[in-house]
Amino acid sequence: MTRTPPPARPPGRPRAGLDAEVFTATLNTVHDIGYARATVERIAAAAGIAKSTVYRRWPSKGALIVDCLLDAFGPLPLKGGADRAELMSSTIRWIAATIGEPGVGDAFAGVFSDAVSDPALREILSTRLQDPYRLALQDALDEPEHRVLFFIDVVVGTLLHRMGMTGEPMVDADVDALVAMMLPHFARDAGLT
Amino acid sequence: MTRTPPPARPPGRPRAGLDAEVFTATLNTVHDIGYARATVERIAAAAGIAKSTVYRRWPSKGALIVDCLLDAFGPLPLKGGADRAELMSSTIRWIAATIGEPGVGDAFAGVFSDAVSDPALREILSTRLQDPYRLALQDALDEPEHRVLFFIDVVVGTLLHRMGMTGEPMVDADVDALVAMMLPHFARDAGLT
DNA sequence: TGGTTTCGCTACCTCAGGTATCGATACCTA
DNA sequence: TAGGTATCGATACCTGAGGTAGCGAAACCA
Repeated sequence: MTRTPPPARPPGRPRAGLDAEVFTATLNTVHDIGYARATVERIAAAAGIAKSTVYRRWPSKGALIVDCLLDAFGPLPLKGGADRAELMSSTIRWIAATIGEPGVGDAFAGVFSDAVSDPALREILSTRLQDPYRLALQDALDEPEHRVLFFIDVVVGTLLHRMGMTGEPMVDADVDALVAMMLPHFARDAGLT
Repeated sequence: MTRTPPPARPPGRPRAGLDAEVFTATLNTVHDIGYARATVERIAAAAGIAKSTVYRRWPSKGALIVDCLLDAFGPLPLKGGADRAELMSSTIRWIAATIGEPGVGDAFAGVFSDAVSDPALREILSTRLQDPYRLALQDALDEPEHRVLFFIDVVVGTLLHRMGMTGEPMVDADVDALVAMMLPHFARDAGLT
């Protein structure tokens, strides 16, 4: 096999490593001027590329934001040797901390809002963003799908509601309260649904 | 005093009882075609009035939706003789049931989404919609402001997240789980923040 | 009956998402 | 080194929604 692997890189000009720069430009722009005013044209300008280039790489603004969020969150951080309670607690704090990073919370709340009346975007959000973390949590916590979905609804919903109503991420004391409220409900030895 | 009270009704053509019809048309339109496609022009057409009439009565689409939600929710239902747990439980179920009414959840999620990147609308949402219920709850539950705000974040955030991600209101079984999770945390005899 | 106010209609403006085209440019391969 | 290929940048354009302005008509009150 002297040939390069078939699906390695398509011929022609390779896509430069621009995605990372676009993600950075997206979060910066959203953080600076808010989600609605962060138009694709402005994001492209901040990244030093053309608007048409953005639409060549992502089918819509929502898809760009979702990929941007995937990049910001990265894989679910799983510490070895942690019990269920520690795992849930660290997961909640990880989500809260990431949403608190500049631009991330605004972008998340914004794309979530758009998805409310855009079924196609809702599909993207559900499939590309929520499902991977949901599956990882089902596995890590050994919980059925509906309980993990409920877990995500409570954590993400609460954090986004605070972000949306106040414009600021939830403070640590309230994240502590969220953890304190949720852990007993999901404890293995407690009466559950 | 044979004169009518001064601020009773201004002279000229009185505003007919159109608000209620507009609210109905708004919820119907949002329920039928979703929040984003429910343009002011379509809502006005459904109500049988002109778009300019809507903008004479409400300064923006968001303000219309907020008033519409206020009309849909009405005053916080307070049963006499209920203890704290019953009060919290019935409040959670009342919010869930109202959000589950046709159009209400979509309208709520939609206007909330718009508010994320519109500080003026966020102010309207916070002042006209959240504050009255927050104050009523502070009084009824005898809780400080920050804990009632946390309560609202969890309840409304969770319900809207489910609505936004699935397009359907939360089923009763999950509302039950929400109540079961929250009551112990807010119980008077438990360790609290 | 006349004054006051609101209504309906229409035309218009701004701006954002998204599409199409075309010449320029960078990469890969022969 | 030369040529083919695919991407990029720039620009112009379309659609649709929020919101504004102006004017004549209709309804209400005195």
